[in-house]
Amino acid sequence: MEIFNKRIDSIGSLSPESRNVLLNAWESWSVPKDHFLVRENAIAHHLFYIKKGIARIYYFKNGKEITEWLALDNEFFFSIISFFEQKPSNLIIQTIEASEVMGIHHDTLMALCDQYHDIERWFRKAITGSLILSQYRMDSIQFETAQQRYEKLLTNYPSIVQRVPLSYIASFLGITQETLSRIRSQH
Amino acid sequence: MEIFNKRIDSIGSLSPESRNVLLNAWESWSVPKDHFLVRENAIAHHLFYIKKGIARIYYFKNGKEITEWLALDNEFFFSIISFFEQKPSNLIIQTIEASEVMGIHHDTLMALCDQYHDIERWFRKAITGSLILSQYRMDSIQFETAQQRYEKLLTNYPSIVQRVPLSYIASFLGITQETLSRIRSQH
DNA sequence: AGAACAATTTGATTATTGTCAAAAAAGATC
DNA sequence: GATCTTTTTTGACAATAATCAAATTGTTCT
Repeated sequence: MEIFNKRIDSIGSLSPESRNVLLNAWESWSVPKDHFLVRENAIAHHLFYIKKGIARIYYFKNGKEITEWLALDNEFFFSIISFFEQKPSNLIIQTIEASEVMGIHHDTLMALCDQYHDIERWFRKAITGSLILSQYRMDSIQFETAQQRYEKLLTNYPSIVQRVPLSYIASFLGITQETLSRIRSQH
Repeated sequence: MEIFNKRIDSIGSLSPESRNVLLNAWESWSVPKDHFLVRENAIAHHLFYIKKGIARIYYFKNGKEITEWLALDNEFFFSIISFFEQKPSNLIIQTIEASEVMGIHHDTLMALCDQYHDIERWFRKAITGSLILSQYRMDSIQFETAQQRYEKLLTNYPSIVQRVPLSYIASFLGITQETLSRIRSQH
């Protein structure tokens, strides 16, 4: 619970009342491995935070699963387009380990944004953070080789290799699993 | 001016007062071709809107210019990381045609966000739009061939080919100019 | 128009990654 | 522990795009 509060605070400051209201708006779940947090063609009702475990965000393209994101411990994650536009999307979110997940409902968050100006600002800053991350990732995909991207991933998330199947990591990096296997075999 | 107001309104609704205040906070400039809107290692003070003309957002990587974005008529654009974090960045913004540009200063916008809750909400929605666009672009880069990306660009911005040098388009698409020239030669 | 410069195209070659197929290794089940 | 299943690795080959170099075309300026 401590780390979660710190993560919330690190995004932006809130008045004691707003902070309290926001913190209490989150639900908590303990879910098993392979549990669906968002199903295919469903509307994403929640913005999630993963306290412990791993969630995989993926979709099907030409019959193949494409992993778009892997959320490890203490990260926020959500199905961006479905959540904001409240329409069904082909993005699926599923745990790949038994996980402890927190979530805030879209309508709850929007109501809080309406009611408290500083929560609106906090959320604006949270989205800004996502946008910046998205920019960095785009540059990485466009201008780095598969090998460089893999090495960067190893540096940033050393535990990912032990915990996530190779095929998921490969499609997250935008390469085939054969290519990743070959990168890996040369140390 | 009409189109600009409509673009503002399309992002999110505002009270008459807030709308008025926001609209009046923008400055207008007529700038020649090759004019710098943000120089290298400078802080991006403005969020821009291009009324007429084209702006190119680019940076240097290993001595080569990489075009990250091309903003055509009636688009918002800015140096995301520098603007939000108010720190120098290697992103350069430069017009490539004589252009009419509008801009709002970071401090002005932040002050308005502080003062008016609905402007804060408007801005939150604007950023959300950027984030969604960024997601789409990432998928495009990761999972489409250079040819597909070029054809999509032609469909969405048919005038871009007449107005933007090939080398800029190529690096925007994440390919070399030779590759683009070859794609182009086969219709 | 002609010179000087910039932008684009073409050619030959190399590097990277994808595709398809099969083998090997690791994990799960009874 | 032997069998079945899934995951990962390896191999051969094809496709895509990058690199380097040169030729061609287009633009600008006097």
